[in-house]
Amino acid sequence: MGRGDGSGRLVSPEDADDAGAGILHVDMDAFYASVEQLDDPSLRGKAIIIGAPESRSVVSSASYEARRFGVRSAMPVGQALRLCPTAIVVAPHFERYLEMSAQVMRIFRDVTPLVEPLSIDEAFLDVRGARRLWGSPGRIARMLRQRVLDETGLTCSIGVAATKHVAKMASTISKPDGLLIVPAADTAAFLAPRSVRALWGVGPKASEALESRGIRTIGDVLEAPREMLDRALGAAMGDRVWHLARGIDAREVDTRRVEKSVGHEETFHDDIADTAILRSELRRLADRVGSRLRANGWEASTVAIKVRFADFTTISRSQTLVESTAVGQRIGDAALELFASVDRALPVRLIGVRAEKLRPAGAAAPTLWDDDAGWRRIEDALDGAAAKFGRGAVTRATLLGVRGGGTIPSSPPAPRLDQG
DNA sequence: TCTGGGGTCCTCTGTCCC
DNA sequence: TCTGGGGACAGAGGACCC
Repeated sequence: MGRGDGSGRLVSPEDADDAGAGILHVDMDAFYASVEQLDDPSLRGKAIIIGAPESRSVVSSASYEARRFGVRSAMPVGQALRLCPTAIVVAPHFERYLEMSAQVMRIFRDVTPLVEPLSIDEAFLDVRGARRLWGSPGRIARMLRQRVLDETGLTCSIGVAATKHVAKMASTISKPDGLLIVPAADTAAFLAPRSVRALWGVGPKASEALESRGIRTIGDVLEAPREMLDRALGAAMGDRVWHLARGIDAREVDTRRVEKSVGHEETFHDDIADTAILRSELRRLADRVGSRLRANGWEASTVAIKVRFADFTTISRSQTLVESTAVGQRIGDAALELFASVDRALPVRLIGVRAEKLRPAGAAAPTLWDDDAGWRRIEDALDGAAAKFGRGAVTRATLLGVRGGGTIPSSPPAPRLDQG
């Protein structure tokens, strides 16, 4: 499978077996920091921290030179500088990162159309259909790493496995600048000794809930009764962990991911109690949300606000609009209305506006007939009426308020009236 | 030590309706 | 007319990810 270098990092030898492994997870190494070092040679080989210079900023990315001092993403910049006083703080250049990201994604799409970008610096690739053209998955991964380096000057790490989840774990373990292949037959052995924290979706809270029950490794999950997982994590999460621990992950590489919401939020330099200032901030954020919706050709039917107080307690309020919109003014109106309903005993640290339930602008609003929930409501109503009056007596037309029509179907109705 | 900003997904709760 | 169970749904909040 792989060999370590003593740091916990694991990489595969040249002749590694890749049988049954057709999913690649590619992750750029310290992406923002690497782009900055690429663009400014004076930063190369130095500890750098990407973060805004403001007092409340946190680390967005750190070079491996800084990570050696314990600097991590999401750590307050002040704390990072105490750990690594020589680190250089560099303000982020998101436009440039997006540009480099697009270049890298183009390389991936050269190899296979089955690319699922996961974030700005990582993607899943399904290369099962690319063997005849490019060779085995292991060979493709090596070629990709070389091409990314030659064409961008950046390094990446790649995990190769039979499923998305194991591929992602493998790329993490191979970092930085590594390649780790987990053949399908070795999946169980690969997973068993690792911490439950390595499972996708298991963060600090979930791992604490598991560890308090003596479940520390993925191997322990295999031994645990299913009900114990459900009790510790809830049914949905328990189910997911049970499957992932067994290497079962049916998710395909999905090239058609669509955004579900867009929003903006801002943490103030100093907490603000002044209502007029907060209202004008909400307006400004709402305008930014509206312009992003329009730029993407979307409308939203729900507006949500988020307010974080000085003591870090955070509340959210949301409202479904009568008519969906991409107009900043309307989003702002809804945001202000929601804000007026919030009890404020403390100054505000952060404020945010989000537009949810997106759909293409100008598309007809979904009707009762357009979604499964609508059909369920109709079926429920029909079932209720049939139970009361007898199945043959109630017609679909009665329910719709229209004369004529057929009888209640004995099986659920066709999923859509208007498809095809 | 003191916690960004952009998101997704899940759970819980209250309400409405049958 | 009242009551209770149950499903659907919206809203709130939290956990998690990068």
